[in-house]
Amino acid sequence: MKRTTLKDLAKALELTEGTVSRALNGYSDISARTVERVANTAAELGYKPNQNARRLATGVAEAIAYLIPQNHSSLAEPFVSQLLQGIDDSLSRRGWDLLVSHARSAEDEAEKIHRLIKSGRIGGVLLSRPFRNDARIKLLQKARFPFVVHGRSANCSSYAWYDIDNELAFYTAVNHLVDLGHQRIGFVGAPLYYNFAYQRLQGYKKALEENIIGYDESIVAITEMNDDAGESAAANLIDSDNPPTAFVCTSDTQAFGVLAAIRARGLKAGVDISVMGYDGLKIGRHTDPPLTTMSQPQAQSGRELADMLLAIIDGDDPVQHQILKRADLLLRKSDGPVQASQYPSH
Amino acid sequence: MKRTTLKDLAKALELTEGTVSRALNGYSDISARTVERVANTAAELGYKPNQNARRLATGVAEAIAYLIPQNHSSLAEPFVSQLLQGIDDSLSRRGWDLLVSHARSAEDEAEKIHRLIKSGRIGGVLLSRPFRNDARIKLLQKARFPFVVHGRSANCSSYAWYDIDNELAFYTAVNHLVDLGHQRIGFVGAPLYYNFAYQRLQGYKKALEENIIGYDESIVAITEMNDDAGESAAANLIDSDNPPTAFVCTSDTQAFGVLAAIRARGLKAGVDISVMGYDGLKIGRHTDPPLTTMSQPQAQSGRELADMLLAIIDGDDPVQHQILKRADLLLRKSDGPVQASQYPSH
DNA sequence: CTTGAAACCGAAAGCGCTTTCGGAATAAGC
DNA sequence: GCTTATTCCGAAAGCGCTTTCGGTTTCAAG
Repeated sequence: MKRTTLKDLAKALELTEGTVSRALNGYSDISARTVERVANTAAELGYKPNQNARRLATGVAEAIAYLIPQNHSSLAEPFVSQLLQGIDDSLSRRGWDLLVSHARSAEDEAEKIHRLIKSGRIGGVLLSRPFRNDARIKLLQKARFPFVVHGRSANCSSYAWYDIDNELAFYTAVNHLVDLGHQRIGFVGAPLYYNFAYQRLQGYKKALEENIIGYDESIVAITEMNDDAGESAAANLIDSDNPPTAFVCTSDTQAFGVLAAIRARGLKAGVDISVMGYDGLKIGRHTDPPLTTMSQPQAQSGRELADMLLAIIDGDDPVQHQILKRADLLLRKSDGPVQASQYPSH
Repeated sequence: MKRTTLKDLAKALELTEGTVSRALNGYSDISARTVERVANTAAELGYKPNQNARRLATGVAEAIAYLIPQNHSSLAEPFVSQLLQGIDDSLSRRGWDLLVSHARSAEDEAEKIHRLIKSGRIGGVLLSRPFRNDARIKLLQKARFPFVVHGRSANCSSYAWYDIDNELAFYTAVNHLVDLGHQRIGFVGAPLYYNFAYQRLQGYKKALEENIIGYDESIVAITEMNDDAGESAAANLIDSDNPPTAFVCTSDTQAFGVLAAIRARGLKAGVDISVMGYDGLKIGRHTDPPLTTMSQPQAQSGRELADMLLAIIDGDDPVQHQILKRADLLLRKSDGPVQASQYPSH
């Protein structure tokens, strides 16, 4: 049951370990015949190089880490699985490993990142859900360690990231509602230390401004990113004196909660109150009513993220790798024209 | 920017590398004073052991791999993220790494597993979604490599697994529907090479039998595990001459499709036709109507899986580690009593 | 004061692989 | 036939850590 080592291979071939190694790794100073012989008996003996030894010798980790976002959301992360598959696709093409890790607290996280990058296990890091002001990013930059961020922080000029144009997305969403006649649009947002939440709020404000609608803080609610939080936030607003006629939400899961609040009051989303989510979760097709939302291009992102990171590890300038995608309006049934009775009476 | 190595530490302390290493690793032949000195300057210099070197020297991988299930489902895997966090929790307590990997095809998968276990990178494997007859399990058993399965195959007596009692769950679900008066219950199931799908069908059959209801193959549909497949399967059955008055589905995502099919026909799930899902996805609270389902205890499973695997790597007999949990009936709104008009007329 | 056992640490080999360097063998050039 | 290039491979050092084996010291016991 002992695994076959390079020494075994060398002995079987009556060559020296160094030669076999070079043959296996495509050095040019080995004759074609020898290369083939080596390859054959390697396959025969089922030789697989010991990665720990190889990594120690070469000094390259051949692995990267993905830091799982904290799950604030009780509705798990619906696309982590797909993202990981995409990442792994790109990595395994080069024989690299994908490590995943998560932290329970901020301090824990710093410590984890330190260990990760100092221990030689990985050659780069994939970060997600960055804060506006993200200590992890600073840490990584200071250590001059290769990384790319899925999303971006407020000051994002000097590192690699892959993001959706959140501001544009919300600008689009709000304009869509305005086109439907809405003038009083509530905002159900994630905490603003998340940069994507901040950006989306900016897009919201910008659209209001351009449409000459005053910004009313009393109808913007900042909540956790889950359905329950969305529900109670919406409930409060709906029950207020001057309720919004529409809601934009920074996540589909929050929007699901908003829909629930509307249903609970015997109202109909898409008729009495419009609701727009964000994420484009496919599951939104099945809610009551189906959720209109902004869908982001998720499919490729894992692969692209990994490719970016790989390129940076290979020496590319991170700043060259900044990709901004745009979200698309995905119309379903939770949006609709404002009701006549809802027009401001003055 | 060079990382501090054991040699640096030794030099700074005027000790030899071996001594420092032993001090760090809690050997008893080092004086308490020395241990403390070492610990202090190690912290000072920010020393983190190079894992590749350590793993090479000790021969223990300090890492395990989780094989991501193929995503047949277009609705991603909603709980992979949480599962991974649970696994990582247990692993990181011991400083182990979590590697994730996935395969595109069956052959690819065998190859990947081979490389994984031969390359010394990992000490164990976590498998999920086993088939009734699963080549991966055989491969792992033959290689005498530590592993535990999330789920189990048909012949599961000789390895470690963690599963839900699928048969019982479906037995329970069907009995619930029978209690509501249903006699014609359709089955929307995943392909039967998945053992969980097979087991659930068994539970379905068993309940029918005990209630003296004939098994009618024409109302059992085997489909992919996604909403579209569930929808078209249900559509066919509903449009048939003798449609079921209720459906049990092997997954919530399929059930979402079934709900859609019902809505599309102007019928009301929970009134005209009952639907039961399986998984207990929280999102099911927001469908139209909210989905009655069987909820499995997901929270702890990642941690438990990892702990089992760790124990086995440490030498435990795998057969001692077989855990069977039970699913709970989660009543929401998609089930209801059979309609009078639906009673068989004969 | 000697002796034996503890307590503590240094020396050195080894984990399995990579890579540089130099040397032998072969081929080419005059 | 001798020199200069090429081609091909062996030798050996090294990656950073662990661990066994002895060898000093120290200290209590005789």
